[in-house]
Amino acid sequence: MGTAPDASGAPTVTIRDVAREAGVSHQTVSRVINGHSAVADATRHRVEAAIDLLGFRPNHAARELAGKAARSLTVLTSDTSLYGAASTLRGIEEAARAASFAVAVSVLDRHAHPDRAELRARLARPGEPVVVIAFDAPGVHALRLLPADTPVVAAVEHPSGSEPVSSRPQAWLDDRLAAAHATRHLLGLGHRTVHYLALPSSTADVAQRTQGWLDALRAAGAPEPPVVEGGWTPRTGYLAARELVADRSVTAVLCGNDDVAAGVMRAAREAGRHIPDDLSVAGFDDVPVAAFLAPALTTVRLDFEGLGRTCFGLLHRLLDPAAPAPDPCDEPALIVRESTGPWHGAGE
Amino acid sequence: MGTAPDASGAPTVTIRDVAREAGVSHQTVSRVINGHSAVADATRHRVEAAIDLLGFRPNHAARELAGKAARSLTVLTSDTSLYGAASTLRGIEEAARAASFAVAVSVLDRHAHPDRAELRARLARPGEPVVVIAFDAPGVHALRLLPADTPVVAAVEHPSGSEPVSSRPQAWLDDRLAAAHATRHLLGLGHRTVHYLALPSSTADVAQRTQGWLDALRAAGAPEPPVVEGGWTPRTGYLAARELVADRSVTAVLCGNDDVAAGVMRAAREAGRHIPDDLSVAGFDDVPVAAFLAPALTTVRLDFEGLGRTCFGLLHRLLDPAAPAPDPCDEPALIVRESTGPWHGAGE
DNA sequence: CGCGCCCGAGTGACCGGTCACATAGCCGCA
DNA sequence: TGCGGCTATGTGACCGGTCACTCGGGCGCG
Repeated sequence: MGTAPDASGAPTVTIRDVAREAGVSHQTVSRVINGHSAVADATRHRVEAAIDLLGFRPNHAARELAGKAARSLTVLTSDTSLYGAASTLRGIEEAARAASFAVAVSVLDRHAHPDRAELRARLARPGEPVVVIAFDAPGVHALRLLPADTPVVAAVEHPSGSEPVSSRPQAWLDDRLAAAHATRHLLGLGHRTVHYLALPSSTADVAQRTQGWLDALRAAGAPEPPVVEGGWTPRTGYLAARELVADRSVTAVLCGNDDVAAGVMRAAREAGRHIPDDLSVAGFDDVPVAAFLAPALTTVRLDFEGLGRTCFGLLHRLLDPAAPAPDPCDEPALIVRESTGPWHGAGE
Repeated sequence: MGTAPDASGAPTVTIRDVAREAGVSHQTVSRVINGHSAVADATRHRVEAAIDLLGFRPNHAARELAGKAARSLTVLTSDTSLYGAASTLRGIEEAARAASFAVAVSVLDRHAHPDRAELRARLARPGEPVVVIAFDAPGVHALRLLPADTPVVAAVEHPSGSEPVSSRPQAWLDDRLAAAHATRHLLGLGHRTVHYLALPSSTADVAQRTQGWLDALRAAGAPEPPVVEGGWTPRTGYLAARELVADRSVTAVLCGNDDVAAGVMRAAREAGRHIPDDLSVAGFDDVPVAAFLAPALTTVRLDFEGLGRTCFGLLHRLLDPAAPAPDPCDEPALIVRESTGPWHGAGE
């Protein structure tokens, strides 16, 4: 009968089995499953019935081998446990699944940068489409090393002017605007200036958040304190902030993300400073716990899932120009909570 | 020359090109790339040189089509932004990459349970190996619906006695012990009893954390308050706890995870209760921000990455009995911080 | 010295799709 | 009525590996 049970017990049914069942040629079956138009309705229905009856499922490997593009992509990211990366991944997966693409994940080491060979090995086949979540240095580095023949889209902190990164499609959130929002909010509360505790920069360029912060400072004619470099985690925020919060002239701190802000708030408490009366703290991302911290964190909500969906959309269009244009992401939104408050001057 | 550049510009080099270059047959090349023993050293070296020279990379699709098992697996999980699931995924990916398996991710909707057909569609090919992160109902549901012929390993909250879930290999952390640890700690501080704010249960059975909590309560002869059902997020913890913390006889609350605990702590503050003097709160997981909350959260650290590695190891052995046994996970470890404190009775 | 065996290597079919091309039937139109 | 062209379908090769065989030659052994 041609459909002998294989080792796992499941009978493997091929298009030729379906063809025999429907009384047509295997090619006609191929046309039906690919939605080709030149098939008579009656024939199409017969084939579809046979497919249902036999429980036929096309074999991806065979299809790919025969030259059809595989509907799959690989996401290269450096740390899936960080909120931004995890949410972006979710967005990619969601959009990809809707377009019936399979999503593979490959996690980059935060410290050991892979070389070209390793990167190629992670990609399974040459030409495998890739989305790089390049918020940090390992991601940007990987983006740089990706072979020229791979279709690549990057989620970046900001569009880079430096080659060859800029030659590939990119998506980003308006971090500059987000930072400016938050900074203006703090200045509007009466703070003389705002200190900025930055995330590790992904490139040599000035980060967009830093830029937005400077934009707002300059627009207000406020002093520009030096940027403090931190990390991604609460711990690094805590460590970096201990010095900062000991300085009573620092009255408002903008943090690279909400996790860092949590660390900063702790350092502030330990230094005997009271938030927000005595010190204002704001973050970025609006992680789920932000609203429940003590005090609840003022932050800028960033649409990472939308960013992920956009990345997939861009990649899809790269592979198939007929694919629909991706929906735009939400604009960054300042969420004012309890961790920022008015400043009435040192004398108060 | 047989290696005409394809559309993307990359010349496709096959096993036969390598064979020609090395002056051997294509089968010998196949033997070399599969590490087959019956190849003379001189021949092997010649072939390897040809592979390097030509930059040959085996074609996965062809290999799979020809009957070789694909080194890939799919992770089915319901929410990659939750710490436990994200960390488990990381562990799986890490171990899988070390064994050169590709990892695909498919995210289950928290509310809409997929049917068999949808699940099959997510799996690309019949027989695709799967790891299900089944900490919650959608995961357990998916586990139940997976076709019998797919190799499946599940990361579960606890081993289930109910068929057919139990017939598949499973890995779990010792949640019962973890809960007992935390409960004993609280009872040891002088609390008359401990209230438990549970996660949504994944099955009809009594959850292991609930069980461990009851174990400790019973061993101490403490009263057994009813379990309060909550969710996974800070918000659900906050909402569920508002009633609980209004009751002054509640002096210690164990929360299903750290996120929930953060919500509970907020509800407690709003109710005018002071942690830990007035109310003790503990969680599970030890998320990165736990140590930086106000107050720093007492919690039980769980080795989710180890769990993920174990899951992969189990799956690997399922596919290839010669694969090495996975390393054991770390035991749950109680991390005492500031959110739990002694209770001296209502009179104090 | 002759036989059989094993090692190293080669040959051709096959996996399950797709593609390019061939072909039969039907229509309209000159 | 004959012919071109279109539509619906069939035929066979091919993608790049692997598998089951075949085959030749060197060696040990009786």
